[in-house]
Amino acid sequence: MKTPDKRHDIMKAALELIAERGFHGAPMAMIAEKAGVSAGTIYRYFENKEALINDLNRELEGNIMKSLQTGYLREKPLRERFLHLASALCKYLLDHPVHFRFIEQYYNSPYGVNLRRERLLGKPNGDDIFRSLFEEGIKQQILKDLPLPLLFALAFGPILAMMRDHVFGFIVLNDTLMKKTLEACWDGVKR
Amino acid sequence: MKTPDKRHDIMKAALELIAERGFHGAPMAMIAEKAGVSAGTIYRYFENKEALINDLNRELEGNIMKSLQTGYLREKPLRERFLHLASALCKYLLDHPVHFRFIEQYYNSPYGVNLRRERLLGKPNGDDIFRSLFEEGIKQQILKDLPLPLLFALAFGPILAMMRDHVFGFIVLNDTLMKKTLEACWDGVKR
DNA sequence: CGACTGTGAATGAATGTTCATTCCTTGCCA
DNA sequence: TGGCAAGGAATGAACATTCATTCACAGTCG
Repeated sequence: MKTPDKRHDIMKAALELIAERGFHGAPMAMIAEKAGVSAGTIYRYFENKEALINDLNRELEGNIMKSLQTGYLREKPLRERFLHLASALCKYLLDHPVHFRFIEQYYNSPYGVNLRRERLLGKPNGDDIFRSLFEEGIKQQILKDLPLPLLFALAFGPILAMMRDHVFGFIVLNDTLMKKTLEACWDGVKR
Repeated sequence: MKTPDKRHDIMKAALELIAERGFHGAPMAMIAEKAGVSAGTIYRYFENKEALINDLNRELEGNIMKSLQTGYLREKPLRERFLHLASALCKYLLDHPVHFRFIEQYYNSPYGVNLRRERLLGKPNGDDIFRSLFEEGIKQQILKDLPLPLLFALAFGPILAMMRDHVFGFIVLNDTLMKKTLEACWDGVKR
C-alpha cells in the first residue's frame, strides 16, 4: 500500500524522532529517511525545521482539545467536570506517549515559552475550557482563591509529573492509581 | 581583583549560559569567552562538555540538599516537616532562578533521566530526606497510600510548575501566595 | 645577583563532524 | 513536450575537540 501523503509521513516521522531523541537528536536527514523521502522534499512541504515543529504542535494540541471536549457536559457539577477533563487528558497521554514526549519538549523550548506568553497576554481565548472552568470555580468559592496559573500548577503539575514517571518506566499506572491521583489533585485545588 | 580560579569561572559561565539558552545554545566557545578563558583551557579542567555539565549538576544538588537540611527537625510533626522542606526548596529556587533553570534542563535531558533511573534502582540512599519523610507518612497513615513516585508528583509537580511560571514572569510570587500553594500541596498528599 | 632552563598552564588556529538548507537534475504524467 | 514533484549531492555554517606553540615563573647554578 502506497502513501501518497508525504506531508503526513514527514510529520509522523518527525514526531516520533523528536519525541524519542529531542529536537537536536532529530536532524532533517534522519526525519527524511524515516519518512521514506529525501531531505530536499521536506522543504517542499515546510518552510524550515521550525515551521515543521510548530505545525506538529498545533496539530497535537488540536487533537487533545478535541478529545477533552467529547463527553464534557457543562451542566455537571464542577468537581465532576474537573475530573472528566483531568482523566480525559491522562487517557489521551497514556494512549499517545509519543505525543506527550513531543509536547513536553516543545513547552520546554523557546518555541513553547513564547507561545504561552502570547496566550497569556492575548485576549482570553473563549474556547479555553480549563480557564473558564477554573474561573467559575473561584467565583463560586468551590476552588481556592489563587491566581489562575497557580491553580493550573496545582492541577496539572502532578498530572504531568505522573505521566513523565510512567513514560520513563518509574511507575506502572492503572485505572485505580490514576483515579486516586486525580482525586488528590482535586483535593489540592478545592477549598 | 584577579580570579585565579578558572575552574570556578568556567562552571559559573556554563551555568548561566545553559540556564538561559539551553545545552545547545551554549557552545564551548561561548562558555570560554564568558569565563574569560580560551576554548582549549576548558579541557584542562573538564574531560568534555558532558563532564562539565554533570559536575555542575552535582554541585547544585549538593547546595540544595544542604540548604534543605538547615533548620530541619526530625522531631517535629510530619506536616510541619513537609512544609519546611517544601518552603526551603521554594526559597532556594526563588533565590537562585538560574540554578532552577539549569536543573530543569538537566532533568529533562538524557543525563537526568539516566541519573534518576540509577537512583530508583540503586539501594535506597539513606540520606534522602524526602523519601524517608514520605515513607514514614504512609506508614503512619497520615499520607495517602500511593506509590512514592506519585506522592512526589503530587507534592513537587505543583512546586516546580509554580517556579517555572514565576521564572518566566507569568506570575509574581510573594510569601502569602507561596504559603497558600504549599499548603495546597499538602492537601493533595495528606489523607 | 643575574642568566639559564625545565615545567606545566594557557592559547587559539586547525580539524573533522554534523547540520539545515539549497539547487541542479531526473523522470513522471498530462 | 511542458510542467512539476522528488531526489540527493553540494554548500556553508556551527560545533566540540585537539594540538603545536607560547608564556610565565620557579628553581638552579656560576
